[in-house]
Amino acid sequence: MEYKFREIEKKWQTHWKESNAYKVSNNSDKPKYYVLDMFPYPSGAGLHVGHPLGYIASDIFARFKRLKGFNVLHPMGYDAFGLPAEQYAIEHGIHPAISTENNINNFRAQLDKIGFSFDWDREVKTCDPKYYKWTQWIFLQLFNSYFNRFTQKAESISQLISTFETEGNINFPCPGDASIEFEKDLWKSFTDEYQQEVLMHYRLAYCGYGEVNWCEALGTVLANDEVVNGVSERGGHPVVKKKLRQWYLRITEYADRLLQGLQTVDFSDAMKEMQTNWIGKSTGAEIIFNIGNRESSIASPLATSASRLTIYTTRPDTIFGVDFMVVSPEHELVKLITTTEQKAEVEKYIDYVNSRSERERMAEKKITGCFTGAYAINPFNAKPIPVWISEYVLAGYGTGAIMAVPCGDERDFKFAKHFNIPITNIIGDHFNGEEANDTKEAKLSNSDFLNGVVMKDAIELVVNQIETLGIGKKKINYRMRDAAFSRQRYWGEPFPIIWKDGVAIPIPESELPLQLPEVKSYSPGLEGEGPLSNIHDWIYQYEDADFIPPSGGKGVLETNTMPGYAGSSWYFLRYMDPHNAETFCNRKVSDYWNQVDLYIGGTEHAVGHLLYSRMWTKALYDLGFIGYDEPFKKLLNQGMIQGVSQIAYVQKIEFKENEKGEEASRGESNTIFVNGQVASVPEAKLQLYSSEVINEYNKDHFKPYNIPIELVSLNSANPKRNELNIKEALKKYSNRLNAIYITTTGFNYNGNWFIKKENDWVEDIYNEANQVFYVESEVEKMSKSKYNVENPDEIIAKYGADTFRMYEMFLGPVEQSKPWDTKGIEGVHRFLKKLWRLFYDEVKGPIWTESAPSLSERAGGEATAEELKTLHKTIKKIEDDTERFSFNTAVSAFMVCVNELADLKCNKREVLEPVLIMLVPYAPHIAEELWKALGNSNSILDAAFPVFDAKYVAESSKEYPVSINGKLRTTISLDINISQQEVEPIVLANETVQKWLEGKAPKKIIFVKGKMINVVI
RNA sequence: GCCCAUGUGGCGGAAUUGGUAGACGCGCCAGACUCAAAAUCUGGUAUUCGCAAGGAUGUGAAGGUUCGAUUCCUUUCGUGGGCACCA
Repeated sequence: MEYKFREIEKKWQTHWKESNAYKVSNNSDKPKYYVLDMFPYPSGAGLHVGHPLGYIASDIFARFKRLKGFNVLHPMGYDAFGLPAEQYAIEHGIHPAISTENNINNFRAQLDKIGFSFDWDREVKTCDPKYYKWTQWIFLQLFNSYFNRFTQKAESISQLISTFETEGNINFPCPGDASIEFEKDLWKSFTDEYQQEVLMHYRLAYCGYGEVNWCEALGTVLANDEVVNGVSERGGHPVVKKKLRQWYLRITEYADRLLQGLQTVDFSDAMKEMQTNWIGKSTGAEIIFNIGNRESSIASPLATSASRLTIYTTRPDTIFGVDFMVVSPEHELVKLITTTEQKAEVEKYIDYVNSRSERERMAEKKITGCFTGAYAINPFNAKPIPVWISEYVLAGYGTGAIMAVPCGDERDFKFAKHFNIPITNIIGDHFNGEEANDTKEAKLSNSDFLNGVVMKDAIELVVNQIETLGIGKKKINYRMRDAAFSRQRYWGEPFPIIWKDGVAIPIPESELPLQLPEVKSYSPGLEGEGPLSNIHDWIYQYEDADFIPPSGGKGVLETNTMPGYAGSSWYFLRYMDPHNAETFCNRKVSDYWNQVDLYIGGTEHAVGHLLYSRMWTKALYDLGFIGYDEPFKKLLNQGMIQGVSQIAYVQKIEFKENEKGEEASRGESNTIFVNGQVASVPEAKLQLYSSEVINEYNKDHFKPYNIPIELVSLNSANPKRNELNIKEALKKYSNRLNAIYITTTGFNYNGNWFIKKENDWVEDIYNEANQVFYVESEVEKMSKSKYNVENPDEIIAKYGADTFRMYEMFLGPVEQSKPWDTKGIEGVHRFLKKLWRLFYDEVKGPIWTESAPSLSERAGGEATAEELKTLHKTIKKIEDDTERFSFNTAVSAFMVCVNELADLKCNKREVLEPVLIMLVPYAPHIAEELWKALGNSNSILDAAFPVFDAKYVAESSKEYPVSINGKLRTTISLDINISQQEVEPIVLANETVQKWLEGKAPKKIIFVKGKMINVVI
């Protein structure tokens, strides 16, 4: 009888499905346990080997908890709205709902093959109207709430309105615009429209204006990762910033609670740190500087708010060390203060900055900036300070302006050096003139009334002085910004909002879900509006509804849709009560399941999804809909399984203006460079450079181009010299890879090689075999767009799901990222076959015996005590390793166990059966098969995890390592209970120790019981 | 640039709390079985000196703390992830 995994796995997968083995009840006497995987996005590429890593880990843990007697909720569903489906629709004319459904079916089929214990009755899909009805409903709750800073929680906006009617907003400063202040009478005098505008500044879900990446040529808004070097990734068209009306979530109001909540959850320190940094709470001061001019220390007589510059600093103590100011180039003051002489230069600089993404700006090493010609007046000593603009100051953070203190801040220091701005030293010896020193411990000098004060004490003095003088105030600042919550897209949740005369009117709950309309085209509307704006029947459908005031203009539906994270911010609640049509999740049910006990997913969600879902949970808690305000009790971050990409190069497209002011591009010319020489080629074709060529040029002019891995023969000795099969590329990927392939010696055009002969490029049919196009391997994220995806199906077909599951775990710690590699999968498969052979002999058939192992050496022989020792050692190890998510070492422990049992020729049912139970979480199919073969009638899924008994593993002696000065020299076998006093003479008598002592007495003998002995000479 | 993680044999990795570095698996070498192959089994396998016994070196690099450091500290280099519209 051999191990026929294909038959076995199919049999049990069918059986478990038919017997509803994974159905989970919301009523149980058992303790509950909730294991959740991060929502997958069902991409068209299907499941790759990276996805299941986390799912297998969570499945192992869920099954383990079930064996331990818990009622385990372990659901799966799909985060099904998203950009790729919409892009696919634009390109292929297939409705996103259809392609998404296909992708989901494909995902499901792949997941089913791996043997997961998901309760599929609880599947949720964010694009299902039955689901997004509740996403819209929660949005309305956020829309109808504000954050009460006294109670530190979300409360109803109607309460706020009554507060305004009785006391104005004196005690409730406006979070959206601090300048809005009114008393009750003034409030009552406001028009309805203005009252609504004011309320919008309070709502947790609100509408405002924000910048997007606008691509005129594509007529659409682009995601950050669709913009590369200031041009669109597709087509290479210019991209500019454009201000659009946008929805936001007022997550900043929750900043403090999001920080505090981190102390109550079991996330890794790294994760907590990332979230803390993202929130970026800092304490400092806002200081107002008047704009003056160089000669006069007196502010311009025309001083108005437009000639005052407010900066934010965390180091007000350095106020006398300010040598220049830096304002973000998009700051509204820039236009007003720039002098005529500097105007041209400033505008040129702003154009440069506009062409750059935020990330590029932050990552830029090169120091760039431009003087505005204006001076700010230091309010403490009336010193005029030059005002510069630079890309390193971002508009969205603080006030978008900083005071630069070169002696205390490295970036300011480099800026000052680069532009030859004189540096004032206020920290005496602590500043060496070579680099900035950000100490807070120095005594201040050159600092007027602060001279001699230690910096950290000066902070408070300055803040007090600023407040007394009325030129600023103490300010707590957050790096975190409100979350942009709208997308100019089709494939997302529509907002249940109608606009009429500039007022946002929520659609009544009874009208939900507000369904997406059918559309014929997914192209965007005018001026960056979403595709929905083209569907007139749809956007005007509520024009005459009775909840719309009859007078005024037309009521029109919001045409933006919600972003991907809307549906995933609360899905863990829907799994608990997925079919409820009355509410998003019954309160009794959410009280029963409570928090997610174990949440598994990648660190790439560290700040986005995890912060948003934490905020939604807090809001739902504040409003009384659920009973806890942190969604995830424990978070386990799975590493990424990376793909190995194959990289060729193309020239970067760089836009330059020619003399006529038109945009000209390089990188798509009709000349190519081969070995320092120029060849003429048709312009339209993609020009791919061999990786070998690139090493001879400046790499900055090229960017990587991913080649499908199946076209490449790998060179294991040198990963920079993998060979591309050009013929296959032209055949299989004719659209994408119909390119001119350029190597160091020639180029390939339409499948033919050309090399230089005499003075011309000639077709070379004789020398073809010598022409090789090299691509290099690079480890990066596995993704369809990088053509490096490895699919689990083939592996499962070859080795089976149990092998696949164990192999993915055996690769290494789940938290660690590693490139996918199938080396070693044979070993895991061999292990399962070896396990099988403890039960079945190929010729003899079943070989397990009913004879019981015994501790008594006389009766059963020594082997049986050994068998029990192996078993219980394994029980302890598997239990410990599984509890601490060390699945790779657990797999090793199974291997060790089976190796030992095979050596002992142990076929005893009493030993083997517990091993099978322990194996269920890891390899459920083979475990069930052998369990049933042993004659059990119930399913092994519901067996009880074996109980460890220390008496079977007790040792009477230990082989102690003996080190001399920390280096291992020998070992001595000693009684387990021996004391230091007893040890010393034995050690000193040891031959090896005597040899090293050379007759001298040791300085010290260190004895750590149960661990080691170290003799210090 | 900033934040986080990570670096150990030919390869994936182990060493859980500062205590025998390299468990387990792959690969490789040798052997058994076989007409042969597959499968399976046995032994070996960090580097280096040595016939051996036994030494020396060794956890990205350089320092430090310690009787003892892969583990703690400082500096530094490489790689991966995130940086707000991919999900």
